[in-house]
Amino acid sequence: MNLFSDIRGAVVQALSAMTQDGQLPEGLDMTAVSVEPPRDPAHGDMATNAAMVLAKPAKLQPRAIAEALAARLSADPRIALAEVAGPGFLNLRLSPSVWQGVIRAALTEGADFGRSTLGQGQKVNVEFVSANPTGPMHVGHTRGAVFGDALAALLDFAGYAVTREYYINDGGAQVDVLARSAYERYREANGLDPEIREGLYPGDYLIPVGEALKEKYGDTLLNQPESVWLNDVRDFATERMMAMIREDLALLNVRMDVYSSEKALYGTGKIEGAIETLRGMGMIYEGVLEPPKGKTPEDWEPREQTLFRSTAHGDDVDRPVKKSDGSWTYFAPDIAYHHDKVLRGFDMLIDVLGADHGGYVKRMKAAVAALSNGKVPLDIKLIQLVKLFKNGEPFKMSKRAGTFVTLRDVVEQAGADVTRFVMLTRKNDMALDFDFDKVLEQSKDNPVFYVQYAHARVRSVLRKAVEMGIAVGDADLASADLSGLTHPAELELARKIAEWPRLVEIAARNNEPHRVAFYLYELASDLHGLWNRGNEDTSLRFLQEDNPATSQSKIALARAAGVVISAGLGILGVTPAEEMR
RNA sequence: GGCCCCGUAGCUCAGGGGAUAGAGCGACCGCCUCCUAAGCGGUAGGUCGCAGGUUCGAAUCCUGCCGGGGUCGCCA
Repeated sequence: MNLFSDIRGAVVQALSAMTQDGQLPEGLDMTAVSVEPPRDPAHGDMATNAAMVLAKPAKLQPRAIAEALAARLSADPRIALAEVAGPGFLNLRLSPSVWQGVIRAALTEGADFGRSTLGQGQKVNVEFVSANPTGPMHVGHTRGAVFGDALAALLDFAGYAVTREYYINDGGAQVDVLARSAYERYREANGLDPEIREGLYPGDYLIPVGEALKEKYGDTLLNQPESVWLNDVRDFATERMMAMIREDLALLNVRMDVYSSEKALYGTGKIEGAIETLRGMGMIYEGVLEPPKGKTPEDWEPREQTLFRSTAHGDDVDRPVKKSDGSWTYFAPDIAYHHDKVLRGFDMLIDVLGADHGGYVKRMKAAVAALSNGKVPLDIKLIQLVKLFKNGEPFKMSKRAGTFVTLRDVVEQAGADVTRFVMLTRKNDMALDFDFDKVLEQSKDNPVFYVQYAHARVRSVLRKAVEMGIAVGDADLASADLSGLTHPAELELARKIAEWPRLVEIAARNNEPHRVAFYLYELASDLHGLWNRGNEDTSLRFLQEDNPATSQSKIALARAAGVVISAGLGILGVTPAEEMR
């Protein structure tokens, strides 16, 4: 149930009726007609801009349309009052039974309240994390992992068929570096001094890989040329790195549906196929690039190379797909990979990347536009940095010795729930400050705690109600008499609950899971506010001594809020707390 | 220099065509003999970076500047 789309439906229907009666001209475009919560609650429960939007095409005064619309809508039993205001807004006051209906819907639909059909079952692929398999995941990856996972859950809730996917960059030069680094650790495991030369990965995490290599190969790889061991060691090490990454993701409760390998694209002809497909469209050619505008690199020299005509789809320059030694650039297999995603039938693609990959956006969009004939949209979400703090002081990581703050460090200190929530309380393209002390603070100043506490309070009310012998099953509450819920503070909470389905659709349309976090904070705030009103005015307490019927209606309201908090936290991947300890 | 992102209250940030621009923190003023204080109620605080433009209406869309960050052929 989505109250806003219901009322919008009533508005559009009334407008259609006005058209039939000749009050409005035929063929008006209604898409711009919106029904929204007004900024100022004094303006009513909902407001529509219909009269202002239609005034010009209908060649009528906005207020005249609004008056006529108001007259029609007043006949709707759900609408208690419709009044024209300002430049032509139509403010609607809904009857109390509407809010009672919302509470019943939340209790009846439970975890599915707010679920939308917006996506209409379209297949969406969300590619995220995609960290190189050369070491443990660090803080930056953590934010991308949390964002991608929550976005996927949000889109699922909004009616899309979502696939969570990880692209393993196991085909480039960096995994050779990994292999050489692991080989040195293998030598170390055999009692030799490792030579961790400049450019190799120095981290301790490769020591167990070296030992495992010794276990598998004994000393047979010692004193052998690289050509003998490189492939085996590379495969072995990347497999170990991926196992480690999967464990890291599991710590954050992130689960992928599909792992795709870059390396697996080689030798299948998929890269050649994708490139030839583009060549057939005239999108691939041999040519010489202009030097970058402005500052020309020192070592720049004109060179003929194989180029992708990304400028045809809005990029600034065409992009090379082959290196000078004839091998593919990173871009080529990535084109093939995205081609593969298109061929697998996805209606929409989303890539979640670090902000340092911003320069990559236009060419990848160009490639997908070309390969799908413009039919499959690709949205690329860039994730900004996470700056770590401890007690207000920047948290320094020592780059020396290859140690950096890992995902595991963060989760072990802050916990998965806190890490996830905090990382989702900022828009993806804003830098995020993460203070280890502040995020663990148990006070209302900490949004994580604040929302968790709201849910715990609802659970607490339910537990106490049971002790009082009140039936508090969702079915019991849904069938309770809710007509006593008329106090402004109670209606405000109901109003906020009614906004949930609308919020889900807005967040999903924009691929912005942070909106869920902010909404939950507001909902928690309304619940806490109502709770606190009980200090002054005992008639507002959820539990009323010696009045089970009234208690039941108030508990229904609290429980409805709890249902939404639980569902929202579910999308964010955060466990709703039963109690605070 | 080209491209991308950011610039909103003292601070951290929401809002991304609608009405008088919001929240939290901080500041200031009140409030626990008691029934829900890991607190609560209230007040002050803004040229939405600047300047043009589009629109009935711009913090929001467009253009140009200013400031901060990222990125810039054979790394991924």
